[in-house]
Amino acid sequence: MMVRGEAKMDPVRVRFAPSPTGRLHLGGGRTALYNYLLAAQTGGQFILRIEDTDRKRYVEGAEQEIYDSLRWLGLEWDEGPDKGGLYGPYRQSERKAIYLDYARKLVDLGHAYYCFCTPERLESVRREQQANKQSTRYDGACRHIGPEDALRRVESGERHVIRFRSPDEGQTTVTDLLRGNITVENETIDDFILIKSDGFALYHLAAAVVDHLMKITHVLRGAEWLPTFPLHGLIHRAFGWQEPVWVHLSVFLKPSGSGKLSKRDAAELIKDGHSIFLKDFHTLGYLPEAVTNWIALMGWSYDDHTEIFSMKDLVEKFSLIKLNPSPAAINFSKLDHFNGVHIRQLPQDDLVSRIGPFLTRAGYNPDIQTLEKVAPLIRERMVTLDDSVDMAGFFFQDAVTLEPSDLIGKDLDASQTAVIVKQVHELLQQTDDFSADGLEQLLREFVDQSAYNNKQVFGILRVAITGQRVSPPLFETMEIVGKDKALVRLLHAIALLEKIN
RNA sequence: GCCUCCAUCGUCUAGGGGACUAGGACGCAGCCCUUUCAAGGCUAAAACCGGAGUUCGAAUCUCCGUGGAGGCACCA
Repeated sequence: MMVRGEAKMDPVRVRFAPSPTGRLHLGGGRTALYNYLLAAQTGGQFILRIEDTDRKRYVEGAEQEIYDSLRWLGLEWDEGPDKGGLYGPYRQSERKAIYLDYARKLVDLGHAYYCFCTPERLESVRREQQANKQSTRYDGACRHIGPEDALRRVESGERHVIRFRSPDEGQTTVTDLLRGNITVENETIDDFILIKSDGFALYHLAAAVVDHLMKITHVLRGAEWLPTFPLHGLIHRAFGWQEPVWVHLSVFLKPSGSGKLSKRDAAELIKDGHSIFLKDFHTLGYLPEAVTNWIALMGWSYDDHTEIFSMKDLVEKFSLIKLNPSPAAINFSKLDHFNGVHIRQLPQDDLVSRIGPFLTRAGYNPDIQTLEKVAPLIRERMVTLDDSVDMAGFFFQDAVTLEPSDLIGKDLDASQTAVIVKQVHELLQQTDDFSADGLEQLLREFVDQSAYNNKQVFGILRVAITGQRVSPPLFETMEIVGKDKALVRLLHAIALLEKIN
């Protein structure tokens, strides 16, 4: 089925190009996801490129975290640094040498020039502009140095950079798929540095050149690139290259809706069991299915009611035309909701295998047989996989530790409660049927002919058996705990109650 | 300060000039179910930023305000 306005697309070549300068976060994850979806949907290629031209900001381990995060989300790439491809290398630093040639070509074409200004001079120019409340930009001091003159200084070894020569007058119009034409006055486009004095290219040049060489057809990237978008269009045009289709994705705002997420916000979030870093979601007990579903819907929608999407659904239904250009505030309670839904949709054995590690990490020794029986009891109660620890940990303990005061039934005292537990203990000791149904019948009968009600009796038993006031359904729980353990726990409860007296 | 983008319930959003009494979801509140907690079901409250214009008709198109966001590096 095809959504209105959607045309069948030719296979795309798209790329996700993070820089290894920090941890991969939600916004990056969504950009990667949309790129992946477009490639998968059209039968094209999804390329991972590491944008590591800034060696000073390189963070050890960041590249690995990018791989891990993307793979956890299920976004496998077709070409990348670790798997190669026809258009490598896929690490920008490894293609350093080619950019200087391209920059020189731009110089020859008159679209770029050598600049010999020192960082100190630039800094003072900037300060002066700020003081005069002017916009800060390069003042063009080296623009008019003659080509021969410049070349001579370069060859003599004078420290220099190569700058883009943005047009002196007129306007530049670039086209974003979601926003239409964006027109800016050329005088507002700075003469950006293309090649640093160390010979390395800066992003603007490197990305344009490599996107062209890699035959990228669609660039889906964050909206923070919008301000330099006209420059990028200009660079492509200066080389005479065809531009890719440009799509700028809205930014993610902090949950309050004001401002984008900062390091400090990230630290606050982790206290509530949330994070903006992709890799944390796994540890926090979120399903990649849920995270994917959640971020997919921040900035994209399918129709007016469908909310739950598998990766397969997304691949099938994603469409650029339904992308939303406005910024979106992150909403963690919605993620919780999606996580619950996806947990409930998980096949039994899948759920079991995902819960296991969480219990193990918490210090339990979950055996698979018990886990298989426990899973159906807790699946519709869990928000995160980590919840399984609090909900089901008692299944994997020999004895439960409990607060004696929790044991006492509603409107009852300790001795009345003890009497009830003793009677139940006796009753259970005599029965051979420890199935949930059998227990339910037996215990309901007990309550009926006693002076107490369900709430009181079952409440007491719940605490005695599980050690908690809140637990999975009582009879099923008792069946799994088993007769031996259950009786021991009742005895233990009786002992505690008698101590209170 | 300069440049750019954005604007529907608290939040994510549907909406492509008449189908709008503005739909869905999360969250919130109430009710039902119920041995606890969930899940599930039902119900409620909740929005077109403002002003002009175009039009028979504007949430939808245009302009101006206002608000929010992003950017202004020999970072990406």
